[in-house]
Amino acid sequence: MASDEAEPVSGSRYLDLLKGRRPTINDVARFANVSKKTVSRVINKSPAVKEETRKEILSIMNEIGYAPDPQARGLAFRRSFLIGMIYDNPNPQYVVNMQQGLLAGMRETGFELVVHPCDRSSPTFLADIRDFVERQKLFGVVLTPSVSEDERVPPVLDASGCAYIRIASVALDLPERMIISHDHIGAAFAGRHLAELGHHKIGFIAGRPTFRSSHERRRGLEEGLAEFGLKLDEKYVAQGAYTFESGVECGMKLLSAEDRPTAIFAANDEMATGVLQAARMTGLRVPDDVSVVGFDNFQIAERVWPRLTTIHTPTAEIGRLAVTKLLQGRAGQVSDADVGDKGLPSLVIRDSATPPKA
Amino acid sequence: MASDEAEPVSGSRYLDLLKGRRPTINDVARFANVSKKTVSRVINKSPAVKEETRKEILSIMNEIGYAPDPQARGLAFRRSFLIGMIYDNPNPQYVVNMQQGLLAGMRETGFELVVHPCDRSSPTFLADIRDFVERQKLFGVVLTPSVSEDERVPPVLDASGCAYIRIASVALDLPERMIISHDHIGAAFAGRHLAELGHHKIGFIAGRPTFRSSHERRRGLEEGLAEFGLKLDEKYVAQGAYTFESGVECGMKLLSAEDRPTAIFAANDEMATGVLQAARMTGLRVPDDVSVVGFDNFQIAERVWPRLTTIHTPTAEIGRLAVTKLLQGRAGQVSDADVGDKGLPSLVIRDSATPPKA
DNA sequence: CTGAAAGCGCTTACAG
DNA sequence: CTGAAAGCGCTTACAG
Repeated sequence: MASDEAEPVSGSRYLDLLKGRRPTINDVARFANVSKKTVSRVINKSPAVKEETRKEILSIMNEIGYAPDPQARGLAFRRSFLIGMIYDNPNPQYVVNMQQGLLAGMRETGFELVVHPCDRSSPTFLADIRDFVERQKLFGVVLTPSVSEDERVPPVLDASGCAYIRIASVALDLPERMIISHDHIGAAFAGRHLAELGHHKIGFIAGRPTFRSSHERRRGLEEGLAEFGLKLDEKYVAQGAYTFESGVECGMKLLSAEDRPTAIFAANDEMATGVLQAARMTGLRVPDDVSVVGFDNFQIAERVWPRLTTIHTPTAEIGRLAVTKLLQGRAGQVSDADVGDKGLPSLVIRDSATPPKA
Repeated sequence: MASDEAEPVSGSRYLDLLKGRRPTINDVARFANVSKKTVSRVINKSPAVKEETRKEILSIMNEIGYAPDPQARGLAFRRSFLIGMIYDNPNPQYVVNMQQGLLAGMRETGFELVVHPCDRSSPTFLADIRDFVERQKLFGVVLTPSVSEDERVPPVLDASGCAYIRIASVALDLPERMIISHDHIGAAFAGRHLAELGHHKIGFIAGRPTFRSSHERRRGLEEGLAEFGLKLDEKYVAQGAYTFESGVECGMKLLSAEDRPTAIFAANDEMATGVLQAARMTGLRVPDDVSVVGFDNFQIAERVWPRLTTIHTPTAEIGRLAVTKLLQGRAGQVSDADVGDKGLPSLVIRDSATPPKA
């Protein structure tokens, strides 16, 4: 697709023939002395065009600043050049990072990003998605957690002929339809780090149980601890909901118990921030009295005091990979997108976790 | 526009004639025994249709679940049903709140939101915008600060026949092309509040000077103080850049000076959070030794310690008004959108500002 | 390797 | 108040 449309060359021999109109495929065909079907072949990178003809047409397109009309193309193709992002994650930082990654992945492709927040608990949830993708004849959608984990969604998309990629912490679908964020690998870093610092009494605050990531992060923590012969004790586990408020609440519960943990791994930064708050309310100092580790490495982790040690997840990179995979197989697209090293979580050490004081 | 497309009625006499295809305008015309032009008139809410005919057509549309194809309509109209959000504001919370407001404003309108972050300092900034709106034949765009303040942008949009609304803290354009957030009104609350608490030595940390809001917020502060016979002293003013880091830096500068202010109004929450940090670094307690007031009332204001007293700006509501105004005059749209009470800033009192200790 | 015809699902003149 | 024709800017069969 000719998405790198240049400025029309001023003083072009063709430009005045256009009289200020945007050039169409007909103009290109006329100037190149070919049929518009041949121009169409060049647009769609068909190999069945003589190299010489192709170059001539490309040169004219460039000279007059031609770019195919996505609406007309979409109408003929019965599919638009729009990609939807369907999400229900309430964290602004996640949403923005993801959007940024998706946009990075579709740069120079001629596709545009249409955002579609939704509410999984709404009675019209599925109908809304169907209407959205069918009405716009979306080329494809990217699903982020927790919509991505809803098994009712893929059949609806398939029925509408809409391609999709699911972003999730664990494999839920065919490899070509998944980008896996491998949260357990990140959480294992947290477990190892706390064990290495010398903690034995380690608490965990889970996220909303309807999010797979919550379970993956717990699993990762347990894996990390196991490497040091440690086990997660159920009495140090609290059920949160990924919100700041739930972090405060669970933090209060764990920290005001008779036998309290010397370190807490919260399943995200929001809840870890809540633990910081709970520590203040119970008169405990972080990290001196209790260490805290979060997950996400969103901006808040650097804004709070003490700054949070946390697990970085490359949200934008994962988004970029998702779009790349979605567009895979289309002309000009690289064909093998998967989470390489850049797509994996990593440990970010700041000030909220230190060895336990005696 | 029939955007409230219902489920097709199962068991409809027409549904099997469709054989699973999505219904088109031709199907509706055939079933209603009228020309497709008449159906088109109903879609476009033309008054020149006999009421009886109109009802019959509407009923059939509803029965078979017809919704006009925006791509086909767009091709014929030479304009899409897409609305762009063009922004360069790096704050995720602002971006997400704004998107949410825009989406709220376009619900049930059949329009979709296409997001387009950009970089004002890029050499291709204007060309990118032109390509974006022309290629997609956008119906219109909403510009947020600071893109909205760039006078080079509107001519480009006008030349492309793309409607626009500029969101800014002050009038920069015709009323029908502006939504004003009235930041100075909010900042005046901050000034009054600090004066009422008894502060005399009040500091101000400005935002990036290329943002009008920074000047408006200063102006508002000065207005508020003036009501109490107070003047902003230049030695208590620091030039920030709306970032956390600049807040730390300016906070350090103001707080470590010989004669330091007893209260600081930072032009946004990010910088106010930085001041909290600076206070810790200089061994001062907030609010006991220094009061801090922010601006925005983003989530961070409730996450930090002490929780920030700040100015709430109804970003989503402003976005909703912007879209409403953009769509104004189109069939079925309310015709008078402007910032009413709900669109104005307000003071949110939390824990970071108290009377000065002797 | 290239093209003429028909069609995607709508709307705009133009008639009546 | 209603309709037949042409067109929006592309692509899909089908030929050659």
